[in-house]
Amino acid sequence: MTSSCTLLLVDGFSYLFRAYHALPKLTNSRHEPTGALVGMLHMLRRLLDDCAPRQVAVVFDAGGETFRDRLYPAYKANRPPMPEDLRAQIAPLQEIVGALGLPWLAVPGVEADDVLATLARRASARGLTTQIATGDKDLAQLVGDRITLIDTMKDTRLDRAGVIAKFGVPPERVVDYLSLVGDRADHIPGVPKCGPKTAVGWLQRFGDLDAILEQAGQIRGQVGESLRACRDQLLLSRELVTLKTDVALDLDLEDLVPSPPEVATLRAWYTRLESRRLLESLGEPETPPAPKPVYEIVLTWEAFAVWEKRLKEARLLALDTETTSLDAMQARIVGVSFCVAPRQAAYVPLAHRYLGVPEQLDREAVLARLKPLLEDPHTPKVGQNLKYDKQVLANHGIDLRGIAHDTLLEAYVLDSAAPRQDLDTLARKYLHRETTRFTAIAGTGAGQLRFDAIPLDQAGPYAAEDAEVALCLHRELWPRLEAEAGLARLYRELEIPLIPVLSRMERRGVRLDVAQLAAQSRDLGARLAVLEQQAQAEAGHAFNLGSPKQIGEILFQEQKLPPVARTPKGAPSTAESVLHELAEAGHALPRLILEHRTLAKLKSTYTDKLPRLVHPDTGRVHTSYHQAVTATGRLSSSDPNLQNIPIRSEDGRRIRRAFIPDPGFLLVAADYSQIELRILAHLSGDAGLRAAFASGQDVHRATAAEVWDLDPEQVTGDQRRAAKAINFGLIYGMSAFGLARQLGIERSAAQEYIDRYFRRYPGVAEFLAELRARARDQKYVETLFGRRLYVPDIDHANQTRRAAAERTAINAPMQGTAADLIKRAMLAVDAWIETERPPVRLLLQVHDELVFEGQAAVVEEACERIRSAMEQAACLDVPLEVEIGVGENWEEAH
DNA sequence: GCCCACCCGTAC
DNA sequence: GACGTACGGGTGGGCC
Repeated sequence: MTSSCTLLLVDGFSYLFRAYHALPKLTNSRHEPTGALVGMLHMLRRLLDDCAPRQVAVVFDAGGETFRDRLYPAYKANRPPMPEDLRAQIAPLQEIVGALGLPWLAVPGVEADDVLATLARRASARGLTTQIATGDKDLAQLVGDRITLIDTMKDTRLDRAGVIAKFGVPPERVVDYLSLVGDRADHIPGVPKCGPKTAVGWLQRFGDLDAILEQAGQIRGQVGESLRACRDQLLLSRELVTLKTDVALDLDLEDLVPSPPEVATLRAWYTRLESRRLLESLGEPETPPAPKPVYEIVLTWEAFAVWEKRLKEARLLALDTETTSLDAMQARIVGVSFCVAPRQAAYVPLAHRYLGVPEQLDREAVLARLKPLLEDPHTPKVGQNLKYDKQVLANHGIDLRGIAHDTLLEAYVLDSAAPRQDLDTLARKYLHRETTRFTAIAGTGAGQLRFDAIPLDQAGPYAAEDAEVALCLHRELWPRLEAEAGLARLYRELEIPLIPVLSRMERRGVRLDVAQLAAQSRDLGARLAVLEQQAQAEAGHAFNLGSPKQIGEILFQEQKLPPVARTPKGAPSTAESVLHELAEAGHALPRLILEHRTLAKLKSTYTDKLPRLVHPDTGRVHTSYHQAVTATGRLSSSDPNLQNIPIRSEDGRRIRRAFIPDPGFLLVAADYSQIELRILAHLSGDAGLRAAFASGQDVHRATAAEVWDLDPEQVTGDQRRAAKAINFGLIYGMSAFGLARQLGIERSAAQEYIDRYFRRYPGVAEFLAELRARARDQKYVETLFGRRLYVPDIDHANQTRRAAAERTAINAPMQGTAADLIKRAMLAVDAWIETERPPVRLLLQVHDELVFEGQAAVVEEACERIRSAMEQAACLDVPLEVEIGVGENWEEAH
C-alpha cells in the first residue's frame, strides 16, 4: 500500500490500544512494559514510509471530561480503567514521537477524534489531501474526496466507495447509521432490535435519520415500536456520534511540518526499549561497531607469564574451564580461559587431543602455577556458574576460592522466573550480543565432539569468549543488583556464600546400599510380572501396561468404563485419581494397573536407576544441586534427583533404607515442621493462626477446632483432614473446586469450609488479598528476605493464565521464604562444620529437610547444634520447630 | 538411532 | 480449567 498525501493524521491511542491487545506483553530486561509502545512505533514508521506526508500530526486524548460526558453522563461510563502497564507506555511514546520530530497534540475538553476531524476539515478546505490513520470506525463520517482513512494493521484504505462497501451507506450517513445501530463500547444505546441490516434498509428507504423519524409510523412490528420509543435517545446519540469540526486550536497547518529527528535522544530510548529493529532504523551508529575481539591462544610459557601477571593485577578476573564432561564429578580439564577487561581474553589449551594439535603447555604444570592464584580468597573471581568450575578444579586438587560474583546467580536474583539463564541467553538479553553456541563448534546428537576433539581455531575463540562475556555480563548485571539493596543483599549474603556449601555437599555424595537396591529390584520385577499377567488375563489379551494410550483404549473402549476425566489434549485420562475411582467402583483392571504403575515407577526411577549413578571412585551418589532454576528460590536436584525419593508408601520407603552412612557414622535427618504454614502465620500476622502455633499443639487439629468451634479433642478425623487440606490449599492458592475434589465433597460444602476458615482467620484472608493486589500493582511479589518473583501474567487477557499467575503470587512468598530460610540454616551449619571441624557432614537438602552423617560418638551433640542453627535461621512471630531423627539409614532417621 | 511432546508419578 | 515448585521415566510419533 503506497500512496502519497500531504497531511497525515494519526489517531494515537487507537493504535496504542490495538497494539497493546494484539501483541504479546513484552517487557525489557528491566521489566518495564514495552510491547504496545514498540508495536506502535513500528506502525508509525511504516505509515511515514508509505505516505511520505508533508505535514503530520499525532493526536492523543488529553483525558478529563469532554462535552459528551456533560451531554450524556453514561457516555463511556463503566469503561475499565486503562491497564497500568499500558498507561506507563504513554509518556514515553509522546516523548519519542516528539524526538522523531513529529508534531503531536492532546486537547483537553474534546476527544482526539474531534481534533482529527477539525484538522482534516481545515486541510480539506484548503485543498489538501488528508489521510487519517485510525482503527476507529466513527471517523468514517469524515471520508470525502480529499479525506481517506487508513488502517495499517489490517492494511486497508477507506475512501468513499470503501465506506459504502463497509457500512452500506455513504460517509454523510455514517452518523445516522451509528446512532441507529449504537456502539456498545461508547455506551451509545442504538435502537433495540435494529442491527446493521435494518439500519441500512431504513436509510436506503427513507434517506436520513430525520426522515426515518418523521415516517416512523409506517414501520411495523416490534422494531417499529422500539424506534418510536427511542426518538429522543436517537437525537442525543446523533449529537454524541457527530464529530466536532470546529475545535479551537492555536496552531496553523504549517505548524505540522515535521522537524529533524533528535537521533541521540531516539537512540537512548530505543536502547532502553531494547529494540534492535528500531535501533537499526536510526541508520549507522555514530561510532563504528567494536571490532570483533581477537582472543589470544596461550601456547608458550612466555605468553602464560604475561597473562599470569595480568591475572594477579586484575581487580576482578573472569574465568571459565573447558572439560571432557558436563558431569562435574567426572569432568577433566581440557583448557582454561581468562578475561581481565573487555576484549582482553585468552584461552590456555591444556589437553586437546585431535590430530595435528599444536604443542600445548603441560596441564599439571600450568595448574600448579595457577593454584595459588585460584585458591587465594583475596583474588576476586567472576564466572558463569562457578560451582561447576570449582568442582572441576577440585578434581585436579585445586580449591577455588575468592568467588566474588557469579553471573548465573546475578541473573537469577534479578529475574528468577526467566525461562533460561544460560550464557548465550544472558548475552543476548543483557548485552545484545550473539555468542557462539557450543553446538556450533561441537555439533549435536551422537556425533557431538568432546571439547578436547574440537580444533583449536574454533575451541579457542569459543572458550575465551565465554570468559569475556561473563565479565561483560557482570558489569551489566551488578549495577542493576546494587540499585536494589534487598536483591543485592540476598545475592551477596545468601546465594554467593552458598556456592561452596553446595559444592561440598555434591562432592561428598551419599552412600548407597547397592546390593539392597538390587534385591528390591528383583522383588519388584517378580511382583510386576504377576500383575502384568493378571491384568492381561483381565483384559483378555496382551498389552503394554506402561502405555497410557493402550490402557485408555482397553478401559474406555473395550471395557466401556466411564472416562472420568480427560487430559489437557482431550484424551481420556488414566491418571491415578481416575483409576482409583474406577477401582472403588469395583472394577478389577484399574486396580491392577494402579499397583503395576506404582511398582514400575519405583523400579525404573529408583531401584534400577540409582545404583547406576554410583561414582566409580567414591562408591557414592553425587547429585547436582541447581541454584538458579526454580522461580521461587528453592534448589532443585538432578542426576539423580534426590529431592523426590519416595516416603509416603511402604514400598517407597524401603528405598530410603538403601541410603546409608559411612561406617562408624549415623544418618541424621532434620526437618522443619510446617514451615510454610508458620511463614503464612508470620507474614499474615493473623492472631488466630499465630496462637495455633504458639500453643505448640498439632496445627491441623487446632485449626479444625477453631473453624468448627470445638475442643481439640473433639475434632474428628475427617475434620482434621479437611483442616489440613485447607491449610495446604491456602499455600497453593487453591479454589473451592480444588478443595472439593481433594476432599471428595460438594463444591458448595468446600466453599462453606473456606468461608468459615476465613471468618476465623481474617488476617489470612486479608493477607492473600493483599498479595494479589500487590502482584497486580507492582508485577512482582517478595519473600520475607526480599527475594523477588515477577508475575507478568497477572493481567494476562487469558483468564486461565491470569488465575495461574495469581496462584503463583500467593504461593511464592511462602515457598520462597522457606527456601531463603533453609539456605540461611545451611550457611550456619556449614560455618560451624568448617570452623570447628566436627566429624559431621551435610549431605542433602530436601526443601525443608537437611540430611547429615555424623560420627556416632558426637551425633547427639551434633543434633543440638543442628537444631539450634536451623531454629535460629530467622526470628519469626511464631516459633520455628525442627524435628530431628537419627538412624542407620534415611528411613530410620525419620 | 535421536529428539520431543505427552502422560504420568515422585517429592516438598 | 480448577493446587504451588521441581525432575524424570516410558511411550509413541516424527525426523535423520
